[in-house]
Amino acid sequence: MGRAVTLGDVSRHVGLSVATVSRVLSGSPRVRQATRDQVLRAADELGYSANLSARALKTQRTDMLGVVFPDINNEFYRELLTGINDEAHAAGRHLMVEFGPGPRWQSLRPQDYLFGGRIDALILLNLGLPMDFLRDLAGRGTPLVLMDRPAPGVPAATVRLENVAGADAAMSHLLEHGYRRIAVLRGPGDSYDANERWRGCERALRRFGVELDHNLIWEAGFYEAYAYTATQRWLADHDAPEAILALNDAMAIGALHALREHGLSVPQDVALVGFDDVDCAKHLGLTTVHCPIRQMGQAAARAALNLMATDEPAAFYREEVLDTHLIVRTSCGCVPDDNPISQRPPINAVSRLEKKHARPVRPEV
Amino acid sequence: MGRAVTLGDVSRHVGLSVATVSRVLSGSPRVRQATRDQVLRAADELGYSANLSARALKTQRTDMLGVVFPDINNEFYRELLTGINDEAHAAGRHLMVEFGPGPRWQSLRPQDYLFGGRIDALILLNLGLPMDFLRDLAGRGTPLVLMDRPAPGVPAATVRLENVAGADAAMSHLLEHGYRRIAVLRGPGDSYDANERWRGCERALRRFGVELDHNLIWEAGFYEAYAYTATQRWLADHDAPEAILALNDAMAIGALHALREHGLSVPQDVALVGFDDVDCAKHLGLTTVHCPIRQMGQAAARAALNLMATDEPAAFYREEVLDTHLIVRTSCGCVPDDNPISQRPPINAVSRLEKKHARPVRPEV
DNA sequence: TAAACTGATGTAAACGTTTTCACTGCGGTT
DNA sequence: AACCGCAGTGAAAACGTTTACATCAGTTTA
Repeated sequence: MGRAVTLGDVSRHVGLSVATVSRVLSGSPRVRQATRDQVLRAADELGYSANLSARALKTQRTDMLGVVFPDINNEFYRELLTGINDEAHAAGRHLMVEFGPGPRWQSLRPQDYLFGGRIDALILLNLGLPMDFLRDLAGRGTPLVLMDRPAPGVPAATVRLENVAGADAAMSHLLEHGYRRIAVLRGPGDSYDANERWRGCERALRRFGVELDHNLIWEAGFYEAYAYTATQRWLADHDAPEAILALNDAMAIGALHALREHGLSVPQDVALVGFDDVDCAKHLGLTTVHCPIRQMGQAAARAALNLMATDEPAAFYREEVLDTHLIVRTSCGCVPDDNPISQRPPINAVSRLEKKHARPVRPEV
Repeated sequence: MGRAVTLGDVSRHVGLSVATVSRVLSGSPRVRQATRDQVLRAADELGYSANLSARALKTQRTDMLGVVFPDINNEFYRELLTGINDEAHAAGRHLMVEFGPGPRWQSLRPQDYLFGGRIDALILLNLGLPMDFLRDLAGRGTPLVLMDRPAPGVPAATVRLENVAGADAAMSHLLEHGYRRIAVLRGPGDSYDANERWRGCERALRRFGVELDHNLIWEAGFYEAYAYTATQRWLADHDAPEAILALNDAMAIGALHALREHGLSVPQDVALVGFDDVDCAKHLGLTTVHCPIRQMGQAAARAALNLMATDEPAAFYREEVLDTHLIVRTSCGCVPDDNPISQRPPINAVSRLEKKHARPVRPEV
């Protein structure tokens, strides 16, 4: 139950000054070998472990990277986090993560994002913060890395996805299938990502000479539930489109549920394509745009570490853009040859109508 | 770029002592209103934010909860984390999370789990740590909460799931379906969870008078890949069982993929039941045992906060067990009436044989 | 042999807080 | 008039480190 063992305890135990003990423990060369051994033995014996608050206070370094996310219940962010964590660990750094509740973060001042000085660098996920806010934040001496949204004029490194090309590829694929009445489930207009992805769609449509039907652009929050209602509402009094391009996978899943409830099959009745390639997409057979999310996290962490190590002003405006590409599975109507797992429907359950009142039976093997 | 604003800066700015400024900022009543206003204005103007390392050093409190996980790429743990986070936030605390790489943590000493004194309490997920290790850890003055595994004799609060009853329910359900040749995909023998869940299976089998076939007990790591190979290997030279009970959802998904590759449908050819009720289970229509994972996280955080506030020795041995229950979807062969979304297969893609060489066509709406 | 260097250690200041204690006026009791 | 209490404030110590500087013994060098 006692309080933690300090340097003082160790020094008293071996009859040396705290300075010497500190030197041993931080690997300074200016110590006799015998002394070193003696100190290490004592430290081990007493179960010493450095007080990192004290160290941080003195050295002004914490070996921590701060990460702020809107939400952890989102596979995209979690995968990103894994990437950041991997890279941070490899460099002997640890993470200080703060995930949502998003709105709360919006009401904070720049300095509140700095974890009270407990971090050496900050990685931010697009939280919809205004540019001058970011500029203020970036000017406070803690290196800043932004993900997903470029911030011109802000001295912060940026890492983001090639959203335009990805969306273009997805839309082009549907157009090559021959579909023309294609609904687009796009994210909110104030999201940079959402706008970029939509730009990709537009580009493909223009290239194919398809004129766009504004009724088929469904704007919704980037979450399953919103997409579900949006699709639901449309289907209530319109014919289903030939295809739906959802600009993230969560929305694709929402649309899928709505389609099912209207008795529509994917891809026979309506083709469906997503964006992100979250884990579940593989199991569902969802054709989607693969994003190297984990690598993006790693890149962000590397950028942060790099910023901590350099004074080079150019580094503070570096921008890294990661490639995306389409993964063809079954939901678009293709039956690809190169991905055996997704060639079949996930669970071939009997339909409700056929078996509603049937008793469970032992199936033949 | 400058260094952060300190109390000293603020005090100099207003011509008062740091003591007074500190008092204002920590809400002490012994300050004149005029002074208070003046200080707050100055602090705001200068963008002051307290150095938490210094505060922690002085007060010996950090308002941080430490959490150690084997792995973040696991929906079970992530959901748990969300619960912990919610509860911690509600109490004005923050989290310091360390996830994997598991094996690295195994090689650390007890004091290395304490985040260098940067946490006020520690929540541990079963990392396979030996009892005397836990006892040492618990004796170091930082309140300890263990999840998933009771640790008799260790002064730590425990929160875990009712695994036995859950597994019993799942197995019973399959037995009520009439299945008798039921394979069990169980977790590793050194996992407490795995053993508990297996005990539940045994109990149900015994109650139904079914004698167990040791060939049908497949032991594998709690991950998709292991379950996939285990199932794969069995199907290579045996008849498929009538049903598979996977003792976590990741394993169920692994088994599902293996079954598909052997051309077997779920549930027509083989029934499948999982355990955990991860998010994806809903989309897949997987019948599984629902675990209140988030609530478990909340309970753990509450236990930690409680331990920090009390000296009551009994609290340090408190054990909380959360209920589980079966969620019936389609994968077991039932077609439940109460869950419209899961009554249909996730994506009704055409089978490979039918359409392999077909050109994409515009489907009729 | 004195001066200069070297290697090992100790001393003490500093990092930014919080908090105990002491001090100063000042109004109200005896 | 001497006393007390009290509200408001400041001085200073402490938390556990790291590190520049001082010390000191034992070399080496001139």
